[in-house]
Order: sequence, then structure tokens, then C-alpha cells
Amino acid sequence: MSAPVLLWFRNDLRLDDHPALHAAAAGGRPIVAFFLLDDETPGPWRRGAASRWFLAGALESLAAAIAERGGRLILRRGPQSEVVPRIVRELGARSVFWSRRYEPWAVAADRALEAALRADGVEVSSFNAALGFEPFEIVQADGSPYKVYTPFSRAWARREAPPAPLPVPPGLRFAGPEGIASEPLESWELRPSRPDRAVGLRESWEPSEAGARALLDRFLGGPVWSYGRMRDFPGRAGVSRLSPHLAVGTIGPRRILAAVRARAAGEGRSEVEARPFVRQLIWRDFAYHTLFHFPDLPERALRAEFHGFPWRGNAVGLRAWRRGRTGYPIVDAGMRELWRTGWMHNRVRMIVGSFLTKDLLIPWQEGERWFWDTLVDADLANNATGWQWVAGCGIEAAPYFRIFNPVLQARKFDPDGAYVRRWVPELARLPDAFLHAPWEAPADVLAAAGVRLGETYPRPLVDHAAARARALEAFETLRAGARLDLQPRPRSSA
DNA sequence: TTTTGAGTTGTTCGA
DNA sequence: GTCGAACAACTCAAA
Repeated sequence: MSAPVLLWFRNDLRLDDHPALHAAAAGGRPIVAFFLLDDETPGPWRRGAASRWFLAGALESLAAAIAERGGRLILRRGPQSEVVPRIVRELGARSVFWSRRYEPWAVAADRALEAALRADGVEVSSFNAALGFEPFEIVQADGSPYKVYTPFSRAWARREAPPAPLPVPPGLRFAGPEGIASEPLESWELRPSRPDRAVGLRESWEPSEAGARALLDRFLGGPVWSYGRMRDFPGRAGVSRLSPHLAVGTIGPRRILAAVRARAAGEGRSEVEARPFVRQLIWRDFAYHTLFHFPDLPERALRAEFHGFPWRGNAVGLRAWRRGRTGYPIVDAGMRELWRTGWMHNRVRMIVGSFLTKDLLIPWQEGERWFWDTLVDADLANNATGWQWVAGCGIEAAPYFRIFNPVLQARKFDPDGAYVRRWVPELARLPDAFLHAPWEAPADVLAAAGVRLGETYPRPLVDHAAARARALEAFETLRAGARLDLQPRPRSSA
């Protein structure tokens, strides 16, 4: 048998729209499918618990698709710098194909791995499976990266559309290599077992290509056209929920873009109607662009004046926030949705993020960490971009005075209380007028609804008005400090 | 090189 | 109840 080629699956766990798979298949040699669980190379950003659960399902489904095509998905664990060269040697492969990643740890590790393999005479080919355009494809005339979303998105849109997604190669077959060991998926313990925290995850997600396709079809069946109007209402099914699939690659952005375009054409609609949704996909590219060009993004505020921000360590507040027991119903609803389903509506992510960083003055990195562990869509670029945005320390500077009022936000975006009642059932019987601010309810209204503040539901952890004033004060010290930096006290000349 | 217009997602206050 | 202005100053992108 001729030397096989190695197809290394990463965050691209699909057969559709897979450029590396196409290139591997084009050579006519046997394709060995391989997945590596690498908890060492990413350092602190190894996969979190919820995304591990999603990964397990995606791997099972991919393995089944490969088995249908005569092959076997080889599973190994360990650092990529050791395990990839080892499996290449075991197979006697002369070529390796993979999809590029853009996290700082991955960029460095991939570069080193590629050099090592080439030194052994192994050919390496890498592809873009994750983005519309890669971070180095959209830069300014002088080669520097964009730092503002709008000009980036205009540059993105000026280009020809990203290449059309590739179908599954016709007649695709995989090799089922003899004598090559594969670790049992169960031995990785990707799914929580004791206790079984995954009940809500199973209810919420189908982690497979088919699951992604079903969500996409539902979304294209209507919500995509009203996305601009409906996306802010967490109680309605107005968003695609494709984020965990994009994160692990059970669907790719180019497939989504092409499907939106095809559906618009088929229904005689203008693509303009889908633009608010497409903008979100461009935002996703921009997050990767930002992470690639500013590798500190997950760890450090990009705006240097924030390095001296007077955050407050607050273990009690952080714990209440995580558990969804802050006393602000919209915040608690979001945090409980996250814990239960591994996902949170984006509008609510902003509200809980603002509450953590502005009302509690807890460092945004604490929120980023918690999201990393609990989100099925955990994605380094998107998560870090979102947290820096909400904290106001990213390159997209949110004005310092943009502090979300959790009650106003709730009344505006959950007017009928559907979202809060679902996730905070102990308040469900409160009338709409008091649902989002139960501490304002008269005693008889609380009693009639079966609510005892401080017992069945917490009192507010902080008073928002006071917390807002405190946050503005903290920002004031920041500005004073920045001015001092610019104008050091002149030396005495007397 | 200089100038100019603009910048995802908010809140509050006063007319 | 609705509306516009104020809330800072700065950096970025493009002309």
C-alpha cells in the first residue's frame, strides 16, 4: 500500500467545507484521520469543561462519519510537538494536512512543528477552515492591522466574497490503518460524570454536523431575516445558536455565508436583509484578527491606562455572580442559563459582564475565566474580545460611562419576562412590573407571588445607583493617573 | 503631512 | 411619555 497521508483534525470536526480534507483526498493516497487532545500546549487556555463535553459528541459523530467511509479516527493525547511526529513515523506518512489555528500558543507551536516535520522530509500543508478571511489577509495598505471594527468590516466587504465552501469529496474513503493504536474516547473523560452536570447540555445541543445543519436550517427558515430586530431579545428564538458549532468546527463560516446567500437568492430577497447577521460573522473574523495581531488580548488590557485600574478582589461577589445569586434577576437568569446549558444569549452576556466589571469592580479576567470553563462555545478570540469590550479596555473603547443598568436592560429586552421567568422560576409569579426589580415590590405583592427576599431569592448584592457612581469614580482616578503620566511634575528649579 | 469625521451594543437629565 | 443633549478625550482611518 502506498504511504498514507495524515489528516490532523483540530477545531474543524466535519467533512463538509473542509479544505485540508479536499487537498488530502486529491492526492489519491489513503487518508488517515487523526485527532489529538492536547492539554499541555495551550497552557492556561486548555479546553474548559463545557467545551470538552461538546467536543466529545463532535468526535463521536465525526468518528461515525469516518467509519461509514471505511476508516477509523485515531485518537491520541499529549503535546502536539511530540505526538504528531510520532504518529507520522508510525504510519510512514510523507504528508500532513491540517487547518490553521490563530491562538498565540497555536501559532508558535504550529510553526515549530511544521519546521520539525519538514526537517524529517515530511510535507506539511495547512488551510483556512475557520474564518471568512484570515487575520493576515485583511490589513491596511501599510500592512498594519485594523484596530476599529467598522473600517475592518468595510475592507472585508470590499473583497470578493470568501471562496465557496467545498462539499464532501465525492467517493471519499478513509484508511483504517492496521496496528495503529487509538485511545478510547471514554478514557479522556471529556464528559462530567460525578455529578452528571451535563443534563442541561444534552437537552440543549446536538454536537455534530447534523446538529449544526439543523440549527442553520431553522435559522434560515425565518429568524435570519429579522435578526437585526430580534437578536436582542433573549426570551425569543431570534439568534442562530451556531456559536458552539463554529467553535469546534462542526460547521464553518463559509458554509453559513454561502447558505445565507443561496437562501436569499432562492426567496428573491436582497442580501441586505441578512446583513445584520453577516456582520456578526465579520465580527468573529475581527476577533481572530485582533487576537492574532495582539496576542496579549486574553491576559492584559489593550489600553495601557487600565493596567492601574483599581479593581476590587471580591470573593463573595464573584461567587454570587457565578451561581446566579446577585439579586438582579436578569443577571441571575443569564448566569443560570450559562450553568445549565453552557450558553448565554449575547445581550445577557453584555449585561452580566457589565455587572461583574462595573457594579462589582471585579477584574474582567475573572469573568473571562468562568466563561471559558462554562461555555460550550468557548473561543479564545471571541471570549477575550467580548470581555475587553465590556470592561472598556479593548481597542474598541467603550466610553467609560457606558454602564449597563440591569433593570432598564431587563425591562427593555425582556419586557414580558419570559427569559427571567424561565431561568429564575422562584420569581415567576411576580407581576411584570416588579419581576425585574423585586426589591421594589410591596410586601403583599411579594407574599402573593411566594417570594421572600433574602430567603427564596437574594436581596440585591449592591445598589446599582451607588455601584455606578463608584465605578465612575474609579474611572476618574484612571484618567487622573493617565494625565499624570503625560505631565510629570516639573522638577523644582529654585 | 495634515485634516477631518467617526467610532456595535448606554444612561440620565431636563425640556 | 418622548426627545435631544451631555457624559471625555482620544485614536484611528482615510481623504
